[in-house]
Parts: sequence; C-alpha cells; structure tokens
Amino acid sequence: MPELPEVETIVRGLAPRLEGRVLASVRAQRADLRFPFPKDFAQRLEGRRVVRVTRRAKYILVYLDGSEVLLCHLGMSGRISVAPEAGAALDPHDHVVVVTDAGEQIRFNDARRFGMMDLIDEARVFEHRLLRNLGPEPLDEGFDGQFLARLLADRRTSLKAALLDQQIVAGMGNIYVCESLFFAGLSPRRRAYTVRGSRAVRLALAVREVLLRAIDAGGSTIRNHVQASGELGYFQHQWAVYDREGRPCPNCRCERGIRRFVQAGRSTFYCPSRQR
DNA sequence: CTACCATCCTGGTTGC
DNA sequence: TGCAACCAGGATGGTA
Repeated sequence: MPELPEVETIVRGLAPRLEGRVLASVRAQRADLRFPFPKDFAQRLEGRRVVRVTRRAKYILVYLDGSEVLLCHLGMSGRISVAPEAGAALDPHDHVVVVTDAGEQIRFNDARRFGMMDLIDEARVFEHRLLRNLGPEPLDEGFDGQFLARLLADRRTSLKAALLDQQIVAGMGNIYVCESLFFAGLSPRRRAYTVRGSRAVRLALAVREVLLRAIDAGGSTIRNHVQASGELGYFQHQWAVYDREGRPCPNCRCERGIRRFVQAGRSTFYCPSRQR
C-alpha cells in the first residue's frame, strides 16, 4: 500500500538495518519488474556498503559506497520484509532477496510487478527520468497555503486529479488525496485553480496533518517486519472516507453518507455536504 | 491544456 | 460451490 506514508514507514524501518551494512548477498529471482533490471544488477550490488536510505516521493533511495544509488519503487503491490523466519521458503513473488553482513535477510515482494528498481549514478540521481519532474514534498518546510495555491494556479483540472499528479505535489496517492480533501472540506470536483487564500491554507494543513498522522500510525508497527501483510500500520482504521461508501460521514449527518464516484479512472470517496 | 483510455500484472472479492 | 467479472494503494503514453 505504498503512498508517501507507507514508503516513509519502510524507509524508517530499513535505515537502521541497512545503513553501515554491507550487502553480502543479492539474488534477483527474475530479470525484470515493471522494467528490466540493469545489467549485472545483483552482482553490482554485492559487496557494496549502504551509506544512507532516504525517500523522495514514493521512491526509496539506497545510497551505496562507490557513488551509486539503488532506486526502488513499490508500485501498487510491492512490499519489503526484513528477516522472515530463518530459512523460510521464498514466496513466488519474492523477486529480490538481500542478505546483509549482519545476517539479516530483506525481501522485495511484488505480486503485480508494477514496481521497479534501478541502479544509478549518485551525481545524477535527480536527473533520472522518473525523478526529475517530481513536484515538491508536502512535508517539507514551506509547504503552506500560499505555496500550494501557486502550485494549483492556472490548473483547470479537478482538485483530485491535481493532487494525484506527482509533478504538482509528490507522494500523494488515492487514499491520502481523498482523506486530505475531506479534512480540508473541499470537493474533489472543484477546479484546482480556485483553491487559494483560506481554502489553500486549509488544504495545505490537511495534507500535512493526514500524512503525518498516517506516518505515526504506520511507524508504530515496525518491529522485525518493516511492512508485513497487506495492511500497513493502523491508519486504515482511521480512514474518514476512503473505502467507506455509504457509511456515515464522521463529521455530519447527511442522509446518504460517504459517496463514491470515478474520477481520473480512480475511485473518489467524499462527503458532498461537508466538501464544497 | 485536459479528459479519457488502455496498459503493465496478479489476486481478492463480488455476484450470478 | 464454481466461475467470471470486476476491482485494487501507480505511472505512463496515446488519442481526441
């Protein structure tokens, strides 16, 4: 379930286990995910020491000694687990298996194979085609109403589509866009450019608040599994609108409760009386 | 610029 | 119970 908070949770779980460690063994179980792995992928990773693990949008960046970076995206179904039971059989969708010099095993599992991995030159990380056009990080300092209004200015598309667009704001996915719009009290159908002034302030705050609360909920489950089962952390129990069609709005007593409709090819969940 | 569609895959759920 | 249709947290590229 990898949107920004899930990826952030994974990065926080991976960092203490990988930073300073050597990748003693790397095995790729197939030649590709969404894209082919780079040439000699596993061999080029083996023996490298991890310097730092960070996140940009929904991408994981593993900085290695020798000035290369392992770039990783989890797609729709990607998961990473640390130290499954010793010697446990591989799942058919465990595509990449890493063992560190501390003896910990890390598995990249991705049933739908929409994820990707690449090994790139550190000096040109942010020139990578998948990273160079990403919008700003919503949790960075300076992401306030005025800044967000500028990002949305002149966009005639819907607010929902604008927030899902990684080139406008990086890291938001369907769940957190729906949740943010609910807390901001803004309709997903509203034209993006109409969000300025106090509406923009509300939206910027809602985005940050929702993401931070989700990270808090996800972070609480990190133990020996960075991310186990399909359900990350506890945040799914805090959804106000996402996947709650027909359920009562947590904020008002509107008759039909939360509604769902398709927008930009994705399900949008919202409360028509609260969100204008 | 914008809306819409198909596409890459597999698996879980729903409905007949 | 069996099976087919449908749906899914992402991202891109094409068309009108």
